[in-house]
Amino acid sequence: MPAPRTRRSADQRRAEITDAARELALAEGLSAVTLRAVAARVGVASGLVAHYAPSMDELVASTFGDIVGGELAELAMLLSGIADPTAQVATLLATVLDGSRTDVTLVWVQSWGMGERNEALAAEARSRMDEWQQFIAALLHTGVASGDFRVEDTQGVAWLLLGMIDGLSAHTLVRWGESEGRRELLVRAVEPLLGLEPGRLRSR
Amino acid sequence: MPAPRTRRSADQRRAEITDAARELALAEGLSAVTLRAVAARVGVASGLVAHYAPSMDELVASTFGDIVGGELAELAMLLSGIADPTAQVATLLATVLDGSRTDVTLVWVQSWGMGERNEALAAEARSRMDEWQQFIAALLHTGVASGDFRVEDTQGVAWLLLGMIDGLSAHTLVRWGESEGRRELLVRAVEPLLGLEPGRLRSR
DNA sequence: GTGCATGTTGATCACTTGATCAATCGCATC
DNA sequence: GATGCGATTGATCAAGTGATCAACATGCAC
Repeated sequence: MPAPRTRRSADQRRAEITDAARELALAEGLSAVTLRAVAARVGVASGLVAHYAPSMDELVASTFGDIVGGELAELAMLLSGIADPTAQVATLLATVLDGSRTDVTLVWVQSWGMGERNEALAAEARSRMDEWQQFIAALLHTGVASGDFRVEDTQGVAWLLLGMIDGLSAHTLVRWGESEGRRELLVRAVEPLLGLEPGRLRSR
Repeated sequence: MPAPRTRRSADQRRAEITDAARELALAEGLSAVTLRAVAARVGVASGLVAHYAPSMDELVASTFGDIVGGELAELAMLLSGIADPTAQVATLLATVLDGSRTDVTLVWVQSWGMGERNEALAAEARSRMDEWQQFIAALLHTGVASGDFRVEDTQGVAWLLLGMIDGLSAHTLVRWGESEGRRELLVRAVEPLLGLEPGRLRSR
C-alpha cells in the first residue's frame, strides 16, 4: 500500500521537518540529519524535505542553532529564578556538568568538527558560542555590580569558563561517570577567578 | 599514460600508507582519510590501500592514535628538559594553548564526534585520553613529591586540567586569536589547584 | 635466463549522499 | 460539483563511500 498522501500547510510542514531534524540530531548526532532520514521520520518523500530546506548543510546548521539556542534559553529560565549571583554560577556549573545532556554535547562537539566542511554550520557555531559567552559575561557583570564577584576581565573570564565547561562536557562523551568529584574540583578552580573565598561556590 | 607500477616491500608500503593517512588527517581532518584519498596521495590503486588496511574505520582509528601519540611524545620530550615542576606545568599550558596545533586539535575533536559511528576510533580515543591523563598526573605527582605542589586528588586534578586544555583548544578551532590573554587567566585558575601561590605559574 | 611468490591493479558491486523535476493529486475556493 | 493553485511524490542523476577479487607483472631466487 502506497503511503496515504497527506497535505499540510507550508508552515506546518516546515515545522514538522525542523522538528524531525532536531529529534534526529539529538538521538543520533548531526551527522544523522540526512535528506532521507529526515523524510522518513516525517513520513514523507525525500523530495519534500529538499523542497523546504535550502540545502542540507543549512538544515543541519539551523538544527544545531535550534538545539543549542533552546538549551541556553532553558538555562536562562532556570537561572532567572535565582537571585544570588554566586548561587547562579553554582547552579550553572552543576547543571552543565550533571551528565544529563550528552545529546546536546554531542551536537556541540560535532559542530566544531564538521565546521571544516560545512561553512553554514561553522558560522552558526561561532554565533552560538558568542551568545553563550555573552550570557556568562552578563552573569559575571551582575555579580560584580552587586559586589559579590571581583572580576577585572569579565569577557575573558567568561570565555575561560565556557572553555572549561565545553572541555569537561566533551570528556563526558567518552568518559562519563566520576562527574561528581570533578565538579567539586572545578568549583575550586573557578572561585578565585571570581574573587570568591574558597568554599563559597560549594554551598548549595 | 597509465601510471608506472612500482613495487615495494610490504612493510615499506604499509609505512607509506600510514604516513599518507596521517598527512591527510592533519591537513583536512579525520573525515578526509578515505580509501581513495589515501590511495591517491600514495600514488597507488585504491585496492592496495584496502589490501593493507583491515578496514577504513581501523585505519582512521590508528591514524588518530599515531597523531596524538606523537603529540604527547613530543611534549614529553620538551618537558623532560625542564627540572622544576612548576616550570613544567607552565610550559605545558603555554605549549598546548599557543594556537599552533589546530591540526591536532581538529583530530581530537573529530574523534569525539565520530566515535559514535566508529567503535575502533572511540576505543582509541578513550585509550589516548587515559594516556594524557596519566602523563599529567605523573607531572603532578612529581611536583607533590618534591614539595612544589600540594594536591590531594592527583588523578582528579589531572582530569580537570586535561578538560580545560581540551575545551580551550577546541575553542581555538572556531575562535582563534586572543589566546594570549586567556593563558594568563587559565594560569590563575590552575595555581590554586596545585596549591601554588598566585603568580608562581606565570614566572616564565 | 627462467620461474613464480607476491605486490599491485582497476573494474565492479552495493550502498549512501544531496539535488532535481515532471507528474500527480489534495483541498480550498468559487 | 468543478477548477486550479500548490503541496507532494518518487524516479533519476551524479558523486562519493568501503570492499572484493580475478587478472597482471615485478623483481628476487635459482
